Amino acid sequence: MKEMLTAENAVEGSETEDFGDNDEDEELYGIDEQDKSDPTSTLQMTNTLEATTSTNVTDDTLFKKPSTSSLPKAGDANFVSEFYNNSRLHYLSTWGAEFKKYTSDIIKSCAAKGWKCRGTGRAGPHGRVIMHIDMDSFFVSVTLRDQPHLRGKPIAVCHAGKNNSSTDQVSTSNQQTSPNKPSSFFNSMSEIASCSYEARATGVRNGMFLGAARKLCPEIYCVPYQFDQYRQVSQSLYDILVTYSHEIEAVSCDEAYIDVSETLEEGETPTQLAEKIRAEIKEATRCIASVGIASNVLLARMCTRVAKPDGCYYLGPADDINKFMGPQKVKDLPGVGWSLGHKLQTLGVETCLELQKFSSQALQREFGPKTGLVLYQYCRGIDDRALRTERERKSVSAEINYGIRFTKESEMELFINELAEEVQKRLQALDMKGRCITLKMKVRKAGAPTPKKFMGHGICDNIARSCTLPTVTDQAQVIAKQCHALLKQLSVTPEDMRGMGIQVSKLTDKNAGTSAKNSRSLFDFLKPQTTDNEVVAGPTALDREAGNEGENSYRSMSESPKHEENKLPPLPRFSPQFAQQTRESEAETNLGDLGESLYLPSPSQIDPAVFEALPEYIRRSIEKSYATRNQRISLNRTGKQEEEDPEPQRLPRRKTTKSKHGKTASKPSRILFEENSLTEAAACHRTSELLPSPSQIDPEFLAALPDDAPPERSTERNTMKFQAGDVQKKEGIQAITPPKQACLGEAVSLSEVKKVISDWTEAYEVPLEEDIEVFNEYLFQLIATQNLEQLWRVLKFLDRRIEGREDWSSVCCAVLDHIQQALNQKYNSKLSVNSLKFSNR
DNA sequence: ATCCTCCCCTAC
DNA sequence: TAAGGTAGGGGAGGAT
Ligand SMILES: Nc1ccn([C@H]2C[C@H](O)[C@@H](COP(=O)(O)OP(=O)(O)OP(=O)(O)O)O2)c(=O)n1
Ligand SMILES: [Mg+2]
Ligand SMILES: [Mg+2]
Repeated sequence: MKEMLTAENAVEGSETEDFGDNDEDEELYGIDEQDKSDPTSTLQMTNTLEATTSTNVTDDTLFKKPSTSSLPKAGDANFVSEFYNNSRLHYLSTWGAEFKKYTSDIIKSCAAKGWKCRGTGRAGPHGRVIMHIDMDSFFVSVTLRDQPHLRGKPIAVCHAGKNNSSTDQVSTSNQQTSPNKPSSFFNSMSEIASCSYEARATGVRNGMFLGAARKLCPEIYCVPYQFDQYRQVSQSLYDILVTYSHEIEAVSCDEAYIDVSETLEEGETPTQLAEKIRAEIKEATRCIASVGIASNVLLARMCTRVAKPDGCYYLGPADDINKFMGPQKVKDLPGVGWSLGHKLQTLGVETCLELQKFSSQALQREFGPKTGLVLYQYCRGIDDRALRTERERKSVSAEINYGIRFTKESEMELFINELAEEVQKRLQALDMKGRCITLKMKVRKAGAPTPKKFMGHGICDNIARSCTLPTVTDQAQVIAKQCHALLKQLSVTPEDMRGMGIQVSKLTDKNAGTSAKNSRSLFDFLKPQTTDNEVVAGPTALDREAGNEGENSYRSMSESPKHEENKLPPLPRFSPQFAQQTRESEAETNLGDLGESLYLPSPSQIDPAVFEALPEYIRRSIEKSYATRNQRISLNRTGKQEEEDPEPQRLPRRKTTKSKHGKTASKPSRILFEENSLTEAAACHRTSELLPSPSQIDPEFLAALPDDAPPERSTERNTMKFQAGDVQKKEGIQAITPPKQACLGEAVSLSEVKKVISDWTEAYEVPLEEDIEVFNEYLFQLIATQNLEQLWRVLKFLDRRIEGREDWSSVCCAVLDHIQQALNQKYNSKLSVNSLKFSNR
């Protein structure tokens, strides 16, 4: 299926030279030249354009500037928008994100209104029922709605091929077979976005180059893109799906999972429901969807393959999952693409049954803990993923790797400006800002020939470099400025530039402005619970309007692009019902936060030298004050960006990566075949696990102490060791003598405190003095309650949040000084703060 | 052990 | 000609 496409892409995208591709390149180029010399319309067009242009342009460098219909170079007037307007992949990404937001907003909206979004009740007699709905050859189907005469023929949607097909009045079959095809006919590098099932029967696949497809199917007929219509059909699709379940994961504009476990009515089978949905989609869109149904996401996905085209397939509880999965190709498993598939192939693994022969340990050893486990489970049809109904955005980017041909530095900079504008637009549309800026570029690989594809990027190295700003931003100017600096560091020959992109990450929470919220004080953040009145207040006001409440309130929350008449939530199959939505959302928020990651006990309550009992990495940071200072001077080099030249560091790493992915890595090690040899590693782990919890601490602790420790304390430390062990074993003791806890507002646990700090540092460009006092007080409480572990973690977290922010850093430095004094007084020692960036400015 | 950063990989 | 984007998962390897 898509493997071929993937493979081709991977080949060119990867850094490896190899494959006879280069030869092909040469050939293609020869051919292209011929084409140009051929007095066809193309050449004439070009000439005409140039002629027209040259009238008003005398400068030679501007000679090619005014390309109206062609799209070289970035400098051209509407290059970026022109490109995006014609980029299917851009639309695909954009729409995917839009529909994820659309479904997610509906869920929120309904929750706010007390609609039942997630059944409290049990699943029906069929257990968990997941449906995967996917439109059949989506782009093609949309076009075929109004071109019924093309049905049953091999059709492809792509940019090129108009000469051969659409322009012509000639029947489809004529042109292909005619021998006078220019050889460029089979060399078109235009990508097929979608092809009909008739075309697939010949081996053509989505993503293939048109030329390659024509070799398989010379009579393939090309139709142009109709982006507006795709978008409309997608909207209709989602409007329908949302009606059947609110437990919905949008995958792309033509594809989603829905959990219908509780949607099924009495006596209704999953297949019946699926057919009903299919019929409704067909009715509304005149396009066909296929549906896979099973008890988990993976199996539903696999079932869709069986179902297509124009069908549905249900793998029920009674069916034999092993029998179903066994014959499946591993490359058809989600997540197995060209790279993984190839590795597996060299292991002789082609089907899931063959993959099942490997132990989980072996697979994890070979592919990593996550990937290994997933492979182990997937090939058995096991998949415990929940539907991802909403997720937080982590980055926003814009990149263009097509049509990039520069000759001057300034052109690159101007293009960066354009990309930065694009990113600003996208950030602002999302109401987000970020502080990490990454410049990505594709650079012609040394020795790489001219790209096969017209204006394509060809064989490239991928280069990326990032920097972190003091404060978040969404400003194109700021972003561009940083990228200019990054670009300079990299010194790329303009002629070799083949693609550029800008990504912004470390995004702020949507609701946290920078300085806009100066009216809020830290004390507001100290009461996290109360802030959620938006959900209640907003709809309440709107709801007063009689029966329209649902629609109104929904619209107010949804930004989903134009769709006028959505008959929203009142799900035919769901009745309104009050739920403890507030609870749920809070719970989820907390979970999503960091709540789970604080497994740490608080070993802090022991008296004299508690901190000696802390884990090594913390204890190591506590040293005699003078010693600390000396060390700090010598180690002072924490600064990460400006001065140091990362190039030498990075190059070797890149090299290893290259060789690894290029060829060597595709050959897996033999480990996989040594099935039962996990004993050694496991034994190691067990040994350490047998020790009491602080096991990691002792050895290095003892070893390290004598060296830098002042004489008078060595005894004390030895004593401490025993106390430490003691403490760990008897946690109960701590509970018996509950000391007062330190708290920052209402925040007590580490995750709560982090949340407060996070909000606080986001909201203020410069901290308020009163807030600093509150915070300072909290830190002193931590010392008083001897919770030095928490103290350290809080400082580390704060450090990360204010990285690069001068105002914050200086203030925090002052706070830290106080803290150090207090510690010095109480423990006769200080924290080693070498790793705190704000203290090393 | 766990985190962070820099990538590669995957999917549509 | 041709429109090779984009976000997240996760592995590798260094820092803590
Ligand atoms: N390499 C690709 C893959 C897909 N698409 C676009 C065109 C497809 O129509 C749409 C949906 O992708 P699918 O994987 O669902 O493929 P189709 O819908 O075309 O076919 P089917 O789902 O029947 O296999 O995404 C694309 O532009 N380029
Ligand atoms: Mg599809
Ligand atoms: Mg799809």
